[in-house]
Amino acid sequence: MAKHYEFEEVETRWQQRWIQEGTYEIENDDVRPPYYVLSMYPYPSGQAHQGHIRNYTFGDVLVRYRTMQGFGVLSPFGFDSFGLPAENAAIKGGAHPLEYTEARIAELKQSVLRLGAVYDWRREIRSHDAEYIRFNQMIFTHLLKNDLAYRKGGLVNWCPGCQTVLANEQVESDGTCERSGDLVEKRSLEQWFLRITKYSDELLFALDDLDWPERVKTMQRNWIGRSEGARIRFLVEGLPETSIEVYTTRPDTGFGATYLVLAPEHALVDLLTTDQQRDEVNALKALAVAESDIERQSTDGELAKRGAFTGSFAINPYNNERIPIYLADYVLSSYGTGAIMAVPAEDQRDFDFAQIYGLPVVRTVATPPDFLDGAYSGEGIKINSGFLDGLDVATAKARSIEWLESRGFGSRSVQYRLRDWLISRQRYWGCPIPVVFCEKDGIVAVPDDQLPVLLPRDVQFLPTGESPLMSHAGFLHTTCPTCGGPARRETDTMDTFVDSSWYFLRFTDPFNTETAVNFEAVRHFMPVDQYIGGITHAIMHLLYSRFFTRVLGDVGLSPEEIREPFGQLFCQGMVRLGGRAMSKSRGNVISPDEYFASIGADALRLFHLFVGPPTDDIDWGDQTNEIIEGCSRYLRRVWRLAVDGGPSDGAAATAAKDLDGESRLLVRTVHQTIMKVTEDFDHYGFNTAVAECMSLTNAITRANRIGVDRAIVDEAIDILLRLLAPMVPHLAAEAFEIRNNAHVHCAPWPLADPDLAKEDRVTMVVQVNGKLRDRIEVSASIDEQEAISIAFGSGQVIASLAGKSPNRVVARPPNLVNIVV
RNA sequence: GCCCGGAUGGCGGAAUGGUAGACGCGGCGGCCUCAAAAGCCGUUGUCUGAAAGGGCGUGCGGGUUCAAAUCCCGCUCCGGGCACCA
Repeated sequence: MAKHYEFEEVETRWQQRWIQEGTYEIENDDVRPPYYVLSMYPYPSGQAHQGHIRNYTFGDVLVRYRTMQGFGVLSPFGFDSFGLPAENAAIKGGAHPLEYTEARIAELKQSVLRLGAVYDWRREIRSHDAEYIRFNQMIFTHLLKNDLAYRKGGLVNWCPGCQTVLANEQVESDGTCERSGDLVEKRSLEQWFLRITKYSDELLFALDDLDWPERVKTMQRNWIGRSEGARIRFLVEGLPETSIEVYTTRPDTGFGATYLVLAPEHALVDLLTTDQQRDEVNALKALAVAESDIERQSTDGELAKRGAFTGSFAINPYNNERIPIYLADYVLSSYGTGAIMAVPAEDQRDFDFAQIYGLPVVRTVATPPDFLDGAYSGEGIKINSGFLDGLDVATAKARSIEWLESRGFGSRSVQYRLRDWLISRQRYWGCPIPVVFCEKDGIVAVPDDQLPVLLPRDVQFLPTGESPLMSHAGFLHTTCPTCGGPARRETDTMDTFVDSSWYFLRFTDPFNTETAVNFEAVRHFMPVDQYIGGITHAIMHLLYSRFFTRVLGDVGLSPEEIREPFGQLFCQGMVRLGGRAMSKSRGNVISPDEYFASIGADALRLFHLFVGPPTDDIDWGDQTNEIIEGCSRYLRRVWRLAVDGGPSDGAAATAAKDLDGESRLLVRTVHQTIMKVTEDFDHYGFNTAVAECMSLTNAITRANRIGVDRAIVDEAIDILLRLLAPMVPHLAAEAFEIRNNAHVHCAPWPLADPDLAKEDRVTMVVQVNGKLRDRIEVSASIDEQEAISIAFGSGQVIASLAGKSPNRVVARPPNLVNIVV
């Protein structure tokens, strides 16, 4: 009997060895075909929880699997180390964000190392490092020069909890902050934006060719929100110089436009409002300002109080009818032109409004016979529409646009929901925006040779809601790089999503001190072959990264031909406890440490791989510890099987032998398992890969017991260890080394021999009227006639037929015969 | 409201038109042991039966097919995303 498996000693020893031997370090001139596996770099929140473990286990399996397959795998790791929690901790009287963050990084890194996940640690990136800040800022100033970054005033989202403005993407649909949950307010501020909308179409259309989960692509499509329609100009009665432009996706319904509606913030409101209507209009404007976004977008509010007549009239260009101009809070100034033509017959919201205000309804599409009442937005034949009558909706849309364009009343127009990305944050712990404000020269970018602009250490963290940089004289007051005169430094820092929008490019050559991105290295490794992370990043991080990859190419900072950063995206499920996602901020964390100590990293990894499909959420429940214990028990079995018999005698055993009986059976199982596990790894089928390995283990145990040739069994065990190596790397490495004096992670991935995997006898199912009546062992090579005659020879079948003659016989040799009577 | 998932034993799950429940957890029985732990062997959807066997069975109701967890139609429930976006 070999000694008990000392997982703690073995695991830590191999972890050191992989680092010392540089097993997973890769050079950029490596001759193997490149392969880039990346798990989203984490915000360092301290010790890992089970969500991290799950994530990094999946990534590590792929790194080790692809390495064994002969790829030169790039597997880097880093930390998204700027962010609010560190600063909030400082305000609450904790350590300086720098020390706080570096302590959390050390904790998380410790967990990841102890898990046995392998990375090229030479390439580690931390977004708060001076070198990363420098290139982040250089990217910003290049965007500024290319008019892709700009400063603009206007209403922005302000989170009172986070004490900073937010990007649209960071506001939930209920109007709350995605981080703090506070109700987001509107504030009028001048802020920095990145021109992501310039890429709307490219970001949208390129989704079609991406090998990403469909739901992520759908979410991005919805977020970009492209709609095609027309802008139409309505003349205003009595004001010959004035016209109102509306945007509509239904230019075919113009003959049914019986009134216009403007957003309360619309620039023409005051001009259009008659004295008689002024009080009513002002009341509505006041209401719209006071309302939160939730109230404003709610469908519950009483419509009667949410609209107001301006007293003015416009002329419908389709039919020259005089139609009233209203205001309503539900029309948004930020979308389209901030004004709509209302077609109550074909839009439910317009219909409801028309009912309240007694406005006419004119149908322009024939409704189906079973249609009752209300707005009808479906397909149909145009009616009451002059030159459009008799056309279908799609044709009428196109014809309307031609008609509008020929008369100068409008034109084709595409609208997007996507807004430019607001990146200013009024916080300390982020990358400073590298500009100064000079009275003489205005906004001046800090030149490349003066970067980085670093955060001063000696600031005061006070709960004032103002960035500590505002009150740091040494930081604030500077000189203008252009004229040398006095200037004020920008005190806003960048959204941390900027940091994470290009780190994957930097990983290809983080040693480069000349430029942010090394073109040659990017061309070698990009795009990321397998990107792994949570679905929570479906919009923000993944959209911004797609934008950055393009924009860096277009401003000459990265190869222009690399448009998409992530070839294949894999979104793992969440780990839940008590019905909620496990996370430190929610305080429902199960630490991996107790498992590292009690059963080891391999057993915990195996649990995460085995418990269910990796895309599914898992609930940490009552039975979880028993399942983990089962994984540990399985590994002890593998260990005994592998180590008890001494060194392996299995080299090329199958090649030298004529196989029959139980030996043949075992060899067949081995080769079938290789095929299935390989297939599973290629499609993230980790749970079934584990199950296949367990089945093979059972088969080897049985073969051992009944005395199958030692060399055959040894070969099977060695292949089992190679299949297990990506999943349980420590145990596989130790056992393989004891048996073969070789490093399993440097061994090639086993190849299946299809001939050896082939079944020669199979179980044929015989059904009568589709019901299972017998199972018969047959040769795999039987033909249809043989299958049928064997089926009719079955006693069970004869009894079931009870003398009746069959109507029809369906044979699928060698698996099935179905007799229909 | 719209869109996308999902529902299978006591539990996690497997099977994507051809043996439902692989693999594991839990349970039950046995071996080993003074005993326990560890380990090993067997068994385990459900009803019926002494057994052989038979009936039923993949959320519900229909349909297609020789054959449906799987495909189609109509529901129910659960999860997620989007939502006065004109």
